[in-house]
Amino acid sequence: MQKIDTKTKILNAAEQLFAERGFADTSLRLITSQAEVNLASVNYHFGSKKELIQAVLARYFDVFSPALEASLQGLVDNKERINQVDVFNCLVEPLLSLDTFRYQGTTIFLSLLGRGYVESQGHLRWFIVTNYGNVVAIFNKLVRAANPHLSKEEIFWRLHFTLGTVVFTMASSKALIDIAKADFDADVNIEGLIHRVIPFIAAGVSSPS
Amino acid sequence: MQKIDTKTKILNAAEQLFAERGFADTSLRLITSQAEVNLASVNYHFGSKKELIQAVLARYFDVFSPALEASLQGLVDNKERINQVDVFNCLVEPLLSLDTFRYQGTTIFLSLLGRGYVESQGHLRWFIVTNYGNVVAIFNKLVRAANPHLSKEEIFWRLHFTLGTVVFTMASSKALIDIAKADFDADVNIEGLIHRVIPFIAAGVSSPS
DNA sequence: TTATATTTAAAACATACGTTTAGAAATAGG
DNA sequence: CCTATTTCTAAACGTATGTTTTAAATATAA
Repeated sequence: MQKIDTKTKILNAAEQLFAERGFADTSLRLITSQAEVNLASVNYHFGSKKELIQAVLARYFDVFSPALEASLQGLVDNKERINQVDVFNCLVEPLLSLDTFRYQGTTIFLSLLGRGYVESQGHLRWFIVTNYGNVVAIFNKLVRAANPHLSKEEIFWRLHFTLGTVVFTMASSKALIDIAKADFDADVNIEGLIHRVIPFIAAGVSSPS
Repeated sequence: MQKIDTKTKILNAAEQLFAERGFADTSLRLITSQAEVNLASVNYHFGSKKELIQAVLARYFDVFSPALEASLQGLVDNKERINQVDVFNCLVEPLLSLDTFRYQGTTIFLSLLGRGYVESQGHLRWFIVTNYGNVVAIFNKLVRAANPHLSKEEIFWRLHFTLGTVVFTMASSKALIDIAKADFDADVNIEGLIHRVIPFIAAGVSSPS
């Protein structure tokens, strides 16, 4: 049994609680008691709660971002004709691989993304674009290539519609999955949800204007 | 100049702040100072912060819900063949009329809806279904009629995807419209945005499974 | 081993929150 | 006009939060 250092223990507990309850509703005392570390260690290792949140997000983006970049590059190399579903499918493997990176990593990451977008009033958007802007740019370029019939402006709007779909769904995925289980006796997991949402957004993005 | 009573002053200030900053990040002190009323009056008139939130939501739903019901009923009466775009178009007029009901009412209502869904962990859903369940049921029935090729479960998910698209877009509409103005020199307003999003979500909902 | 730096620990700090209280002020009814 | 009810106000309460402090414990390195 290897020893986990305090910093990691805090990150592990924090990401779980942030994803479940949001950032504002998760106190440092809750995090540190769950992590079984001293309260003061958060400020010692991370400086503040805000920086802890960024560290939690960064740990995922540092894995997800290169994986997505590679996935998109693979599409560029192997296809000369790119369609919308292919582009969105590039997201699947990088997203699902987060589940091996950490237990329920996919759910946690997408929940954090959703919560961050609605709770942080634009701060997360800035954080992503400044730190991982190159992947965003590649993604944009591929969407444009897949939809030559659409104007730049139309694509701008539709990608934001898409972001809303994904982010909102994932932020409330736990609640939605519980409802689905109760109402339809259906066993849904994150992977199923991702494969369910891709046709939806692909149809939306590529619909005639 | 007519005198506005304290209860209404609180509701007006609260809905604005809740929509902009979320429920958790909006303190009663911020609300009452904005409304220029005493702090204690919130508890006096509404009992608690939780009940204030419900009152804010109820004030919108009490206007929106009958309007939507009438709009949907009009569709049932005048068409025997119902398609998805028609169903979503029923939302337009009731939503836009909120802007005359109150300044920026459409944006506020949709923001509250989005925030409530992610922040209240299912409480808002319960609130809507128990208080305005009949409209939800009619809407569901029409969507099913417009998409006989889709299962109940598939429709459940796609309607939640739709909710995410709309709610996220409208919650951040101010920022998005500013970006669009800068990048495309395009003049967009809420009405234009709604008409832009409907083809998107209609294509998503009615896409083959 | 000893000196130095890093990490942990308990406690307190300052602030902000939702709520309650007690009494003043305003309003309404007879 | 007087009383009774409603509404408003200032202050305080208890609790919870993020953060800082001080010192002890632990690890590191010479």
